[in-house]
Amino acid sequence: MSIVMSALLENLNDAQREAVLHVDGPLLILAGPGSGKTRVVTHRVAHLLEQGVRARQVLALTFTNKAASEMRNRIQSLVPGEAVWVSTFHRFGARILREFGELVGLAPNFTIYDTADSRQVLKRVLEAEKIHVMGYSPDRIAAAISSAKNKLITATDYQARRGSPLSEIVAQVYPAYQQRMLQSAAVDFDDLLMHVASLLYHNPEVRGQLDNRFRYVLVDEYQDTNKAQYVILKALSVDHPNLAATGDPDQSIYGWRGADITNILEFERDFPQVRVVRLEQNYRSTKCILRVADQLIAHNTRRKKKSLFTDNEEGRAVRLVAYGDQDLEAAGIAEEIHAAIERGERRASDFAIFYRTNALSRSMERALRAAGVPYQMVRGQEFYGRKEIKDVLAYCQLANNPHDDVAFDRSVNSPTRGIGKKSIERLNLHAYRHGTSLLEAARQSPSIDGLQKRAVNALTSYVQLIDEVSSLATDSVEAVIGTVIEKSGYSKALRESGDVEDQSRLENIEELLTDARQFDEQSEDLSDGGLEAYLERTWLVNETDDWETEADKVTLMTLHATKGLEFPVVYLIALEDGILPHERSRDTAEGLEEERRLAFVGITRAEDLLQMSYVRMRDYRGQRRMAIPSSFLMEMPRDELEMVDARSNDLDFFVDEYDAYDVDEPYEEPSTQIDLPKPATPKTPITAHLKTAAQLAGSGESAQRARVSPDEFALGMTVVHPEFGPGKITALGGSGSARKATVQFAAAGERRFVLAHSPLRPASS
DNA sequence: ACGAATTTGATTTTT
DNA sequence: TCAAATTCGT
Repeated sequence: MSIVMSALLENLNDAQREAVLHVDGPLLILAGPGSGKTRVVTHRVAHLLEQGVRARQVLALTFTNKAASEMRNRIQSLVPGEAVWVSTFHRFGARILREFGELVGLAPNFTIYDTADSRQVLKRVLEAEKIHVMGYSPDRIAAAISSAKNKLITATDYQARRGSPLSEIVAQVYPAYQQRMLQSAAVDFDDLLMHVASLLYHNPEVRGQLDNRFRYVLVDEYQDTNKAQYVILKALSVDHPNLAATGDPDQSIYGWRGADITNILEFERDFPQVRVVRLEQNYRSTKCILRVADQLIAHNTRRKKKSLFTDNEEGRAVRLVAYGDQDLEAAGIAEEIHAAIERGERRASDFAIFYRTNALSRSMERALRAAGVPYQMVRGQEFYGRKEIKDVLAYCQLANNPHDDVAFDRSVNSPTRGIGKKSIERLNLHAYRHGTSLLEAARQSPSIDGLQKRAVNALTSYVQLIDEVSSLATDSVEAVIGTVIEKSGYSKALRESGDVEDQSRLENIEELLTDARQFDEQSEDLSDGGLEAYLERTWLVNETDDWETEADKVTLMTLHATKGLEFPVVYLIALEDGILPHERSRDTAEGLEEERRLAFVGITRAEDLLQMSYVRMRDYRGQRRMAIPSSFLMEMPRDELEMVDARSNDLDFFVDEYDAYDVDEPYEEPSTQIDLPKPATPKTPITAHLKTAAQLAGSGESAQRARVSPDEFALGMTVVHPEFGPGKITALGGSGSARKATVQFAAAGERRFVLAHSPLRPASS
């Protein structure tokens, strides 16, 4: 055994070693959280190279850019100088389509539309085709198309299902949308996979060629693959079935994007000779944390049972804290972090705060800033998604792909140059009639009827600018963007604007220039630069890649972004019903299980300390409402949790609050709403003079109402509500703390209440 | 045609 | 709450 190889096998347990040493044939690595999966995969790659496999024959596919660069770096440090191709699925798709896209009718200079751009296309198609959307939002329709694409149902294959109005709309829109995309030489994110899958399916020789090129294919997070990705992987593993999939069904959290958990659950059926390796020893978390995670995930039915264990220490108990509201939650956590740093116990980078949705980060940010704790938020799409950046890039996009109508739309009149709605309408009509692109129509603008002279002039010089930019396309990207910024008048318009916002826009544009320069410098060595490559990066790479792992800052991120990461101390906030089992996911068994996995992923990121928290009152969309602790909390081992009520030290609160709520009942908004008066609006002037809940609390009235037992209410009884005034009970149900009433108010219409939590009182008392 | 002002309306997660 | 869409005034 060579020295290099024995070094590779050092400090590996038996299962890990088995996976690392596996060379030919399919391999499935079922890797629990913290089981050293990345280490195994990267070591296996090193081992393959050691066995004489050429670096070019190895393809490693990941889901996110973050994961790709992590793996690339770690392979790099194990076997310096070896150029293994590590890529996200989408980048891989783009690369294949640049090479073979013409086989599916796609020009090699195609544009990749982000969600906003493709939504724009969809809206235009809906308009142009005069399709009755019957109340379905473009988002909803887009989601349906996306889900079809993820299942590899093409526009021509799509069949409307009887009794589904949405599917009938999709049956009309999808083909038109797809045609429009192809006309614009554009693809959306889903196309990057679907086109490749269909390409491989319809072109056996290309499939064979690629299968041969990529002898050893590795997939990370296999549980998150959808049908399209699955087909791609299988197509690359026919003649050389050396597919190594790594994954964990318990960490499948992308079902909403078409991920099909059966891909991993049935891997063994798809590849009968597969070798299955289970990595069950956890090297990350304490025993306490692991037990909580394990018990929670045990409530899922669709999974492969794993027995997680660790030799790590017992550790401190997992904490569950109830805060009064989100600001108290945020301040409490911020102060705690601040104090720990002050005491010198921890560095800021030891801490991470996870939440379900991005919106939940606000109060947390505010509190951290107030406490003077440095933090960074990991959020996708920020930079390249900014309006000014997209505007500038649109010029480049159009120069690269003259058919790109979205880029034309975006850039033609920004900065404003006198081409208004009417002129655009004319252009659109002309383009539609002649079957040309908008840019082509603009070229012919002098001969288009009904265009104002001013508009024709503006269009002519605009077209000239685009042509000039095109001619620069072989120059450095910096030069191209510099030209756009100056000659389009974009920076001039911003400079001359008095708006402070525009000042920061200007700075962002300068940052873009810097970004382009860096790209030029980097690609000089790699020799795959150029405008198109730069644009592709802006489409497929988000800022998450630049997440400063080194910086000494607290990390804030959504649960979805946490996969593959670990932190000494983790705060999991807003564990509330409707937020962590998200209200849009909790109605189906699959949805609920996926939410549970999301919680599982979050919990298992923690090494030493884990604090979970929920609040009693949360401001949501401007409204303050009662929050109910997440049902997942009840599924965790009670005696493992150290429960803290941050406001009153009333440890029973959690139990009471939870038991009072009937989980099997559908969530009833009005019943749990605390009616804080809003400023008087014309609609409800009657509320204007009423007291706030806070005033009520202070005046002792609330104490009085608390004494009214739910059983004292009867059908037909007249009751009084502090905000809505008098009303009559029209329906009653349940008993004890689950007792609910429907009340018809004279002033506010019908409302429903959980009596134990409502401020209702019988009118007579 | 443009920008300001107002209204509305919609909200998960990401490539 | 906040951003997008629409209307309104210049």
